[in-house]
Amino acid sequence: MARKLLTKPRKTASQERSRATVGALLEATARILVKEGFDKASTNRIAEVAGVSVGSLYQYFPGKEALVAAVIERHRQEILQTVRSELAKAWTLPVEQAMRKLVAVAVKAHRVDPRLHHVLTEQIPRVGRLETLETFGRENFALFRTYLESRRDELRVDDLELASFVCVTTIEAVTHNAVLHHSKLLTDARMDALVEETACLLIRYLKG
Amino acid sequence: MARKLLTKPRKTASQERSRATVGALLEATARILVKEGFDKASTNRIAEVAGVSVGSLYQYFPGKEALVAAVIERHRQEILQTVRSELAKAWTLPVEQAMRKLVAVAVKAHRVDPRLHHVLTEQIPRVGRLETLETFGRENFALFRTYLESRRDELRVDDLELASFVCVTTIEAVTHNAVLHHSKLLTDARMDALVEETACLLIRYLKG
DNA sequence: GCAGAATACGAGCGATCATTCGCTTTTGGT
DNA sequence: ACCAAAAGCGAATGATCGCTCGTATTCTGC
Repeated sequence: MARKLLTKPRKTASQERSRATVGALLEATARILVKEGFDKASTNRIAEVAGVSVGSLYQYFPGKEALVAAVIERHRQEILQTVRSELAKAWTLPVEQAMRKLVAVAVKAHRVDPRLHHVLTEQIPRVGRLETLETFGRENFALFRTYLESRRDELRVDDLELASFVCVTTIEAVTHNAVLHHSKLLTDARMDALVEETACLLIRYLKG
Repeated sequence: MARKLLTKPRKTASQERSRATVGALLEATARILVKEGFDKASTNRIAEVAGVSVGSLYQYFPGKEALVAAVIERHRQEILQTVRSELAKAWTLPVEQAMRKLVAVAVKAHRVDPRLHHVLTEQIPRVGRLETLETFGRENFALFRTYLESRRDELRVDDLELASFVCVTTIEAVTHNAVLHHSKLLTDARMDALVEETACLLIRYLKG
């Protein structure tokens, strides 16, 4: 019973050195995903790039999937951290400003390590624990809906469930596509135009 | 030189029997992709399900990737066939009607074998020849832009490149999400509401 | 009904990969 | 300085997979 925990702690890293190892592994995984793609990211290769042995890898991660999941979670946290405060601000803004803010924030979120985001969303098969990204979408949906309800009387639309679905999907898709597939066409100024245009789309839809 | 073609025709199926084999292989591949997922779709398993030997598989397909690519292409053609005529109609319609038509057609397209579409878009790593789906998007973009130009004087927007990008991305994302992730919430009547709502979003954006 | 072409077969090869385990090295407390 | 725990190591294992090739079966034209 307790044996399991003694022979296979599998994850707890108490000393400095081991925490560095875990960090190196995550770093190496992200690097390989970006520079060589998902299918080149074998556990042996990851360990090699991290300057660590395969055995050490399996001391802290129960398997390859968990390692990739950890990279995803780390990326998710980075996005949340750069975005949370700005999202809080938007909460009390009137619809026009809130939409601009929201789109701008979405762009910012996608610009946190875009190449990693690209691999994470388009190259990794979303199976098992690797579908964490969908949870992300749900959260956004719930938040957006709550905001719309708080501004119900300003709005033209009446089915807020439907409106939230349309809006959230649109924001995500436009920013995702813009940053990850058309980054060359959209540097700085162009990107501002895109934000304005998308916000305009949403505002005209939500308000009279 | 000609030897290559004699020893490894790799693809041309002249007799009835072989055409049936190719069909069975495509069918089996699609079935496995849907019911067991991409990573369970090994060449041996595909051949087994198709009731064919692995050797036969490699007589008509140079490799696993080509087989999957063929399934993708087949799916693409099915969509095109069920959609082409309706798209042609939309070409001459005024903006309001055209947008409704476009969204409705997009929904229809996504409803052609949704489960296969789901696997194709979300489970298959888009690398090598497997990124054919992006070409699809480009075509839609070009077509939509041309349409907007033909109606330029009716429109509120001036940067048609930008507007096309926003609109096409929105249509694709909303319909995709609706059909593939929320199919239970959106049966028939609900779906009609979604189409109307999305069309409304686009119309209000494009026109004053 | 026969010859040669087309088709089908499937055991097996080589490569890759995730994962294990017995062992060594390092660390921290005493 | 010493020892037990923690961390690290990497060759070896077993499983899977894509793919080949020599052989057997079926078809087609004559």
